[in-house]
Amino acid sequence: MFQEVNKNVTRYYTFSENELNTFNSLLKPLNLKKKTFLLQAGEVCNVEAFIKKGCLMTYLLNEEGKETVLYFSIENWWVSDICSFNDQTKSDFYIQALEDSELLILTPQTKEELLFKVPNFERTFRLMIQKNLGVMQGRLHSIIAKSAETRYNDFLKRYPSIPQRVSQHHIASYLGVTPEFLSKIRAKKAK
Amino acid sequence: MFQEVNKNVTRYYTFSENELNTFNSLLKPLNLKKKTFLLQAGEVCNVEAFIKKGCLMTYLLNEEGKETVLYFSIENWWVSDICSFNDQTKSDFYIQALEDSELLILTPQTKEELLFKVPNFERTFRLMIQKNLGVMQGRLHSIIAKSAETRYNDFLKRYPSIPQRVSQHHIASYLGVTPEFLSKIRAKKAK
DNA sequence: CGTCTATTTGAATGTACTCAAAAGCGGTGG
DNA sequence: CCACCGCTTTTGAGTACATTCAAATAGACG
Repeated sequence: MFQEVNKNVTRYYTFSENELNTFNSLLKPLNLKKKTFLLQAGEVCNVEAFIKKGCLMTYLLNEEGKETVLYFSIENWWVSDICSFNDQTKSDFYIQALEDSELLILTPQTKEELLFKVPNFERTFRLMIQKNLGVMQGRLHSIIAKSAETRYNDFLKRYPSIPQRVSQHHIASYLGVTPEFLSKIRAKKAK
Repeated sequence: MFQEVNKNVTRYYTFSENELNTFNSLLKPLNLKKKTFLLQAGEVCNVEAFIKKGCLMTYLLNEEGKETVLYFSIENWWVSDICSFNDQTKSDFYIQALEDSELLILTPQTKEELLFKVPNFERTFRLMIQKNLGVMQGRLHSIIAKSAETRYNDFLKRYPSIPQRVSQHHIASYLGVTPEFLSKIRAKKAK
């Protein structure tokens, strides 16, 4: 049940068995059916979720209804709108299951309790966000400095399992191009 | 000397006078002349710097020498390559002073000492990075979903003091357009 | 005042978008 | 088992936003 999540948090700091037990006792399982939402824009995000199984995406809609995918999240990643979660402000994000998914969640209450009982988790969460920030810096660079074709190739190399699980429509949005144009990039690669 | 930085860290948690004294005793002043570097690509980032006065930019160069500005940083902000700092890995970034700047810096050693002596700083650093992540998410969204003209207007609204201090060349790079095209956007606005 | 750099302007070009239609693909029911 | 439906992906033509390159102009600094 908790094997994967324990392995995940132990990447940053070696917790004792006792500390891990405390951690595990505060996690709640949550199953999400495909196409259902973990969070919708306008709501406050009340979960920080570890993905045991499944695949989700985090996206926003602008005024004209155009979708922008910020993240795909799969097994052994965490997913949340951490800003909304932390400040208890309304989120701009939609977090939607792309497959039936099994999550383990923390709420603001259980997270506080965890940090109180095992203060070293504070560092773990900091390091997790730091990694995430590094990823976002890389994405911003790639979208500013690289062509759509290069971004697509980099994406395939970095996340080879995602394209098999996610529609091209969503990948295009993640890359910041239209589905039609992504299709043309693929056609060009094929020959 | 420490008034601004103490106000800055107190936004997230109310430290005691004692704790702030410990914090201040670990900060080292560093003055940077305009155009000099706090960090260059290939080096390990050994500073987390609070800006008392001045203006810096963080950018990367790609293979062809094209510059991408990730951040402008001014008074009362922190600047660092936090990933390089934390993992002690080589950075891809250049951090350069755009004006003569007065910084207060933490090193990996003094930061560890601070976290050891005042563990509540762990949370403060986490929240600072969280805010930063929120900013980056917003930028990624705007560059994917909005036109260059809109991005420029949003930038002016959000950071009205920056354009007066920074060349258009750099602003263009921050917005992800060429300097020539930014100039055309400005010409269009003017009439 | 002259030099160096930053900004503007213009023309030609390219990358990516829009809209429309066709083709492909997976699931469902007869 | 295959025919049909709905959804995703592909293809194509026309267009728009942004880039490149070159040259002119403006501004900053010694």
